[in-house]
Amino acid sequence: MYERIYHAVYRIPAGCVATYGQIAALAGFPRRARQVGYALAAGGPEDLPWHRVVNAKGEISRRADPAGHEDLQRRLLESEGVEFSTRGNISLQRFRWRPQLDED
DNA sequence: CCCATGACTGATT
DNA sequence: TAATCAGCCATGG
Repeated sequence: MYERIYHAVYRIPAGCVATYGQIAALAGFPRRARQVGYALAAGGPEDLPWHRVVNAKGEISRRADPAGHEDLQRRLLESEGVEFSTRGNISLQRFRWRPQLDED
């Protein structure tokens, strides 16, 4: 079940980000953005690039865990070349991943 | 099976 | 532009 979602996340190239809804659609679930978040929260593979998944506003979503993972995700993205604006969000218009037809 | 919750989204106000 | 509201549905009690 989550496998499908994880697979979609793996397809996100470094230096780009995708929204939950985008992942959901990519995985074949048009309206299940929440389930995507749920799947990530469930904890997938250790090498899962979950940090490339952000909400529709290009911000890092808050999780139940109050830990500083929010900052971690940001740093991971920055190390991949993703820039954050002063307000702390990503310019989806520039960094959102546009699935190419030759992806698979 | 019914009820509440949640890494969300899009339309309204 | 920011805050609210209503859908969405898998998961767990």
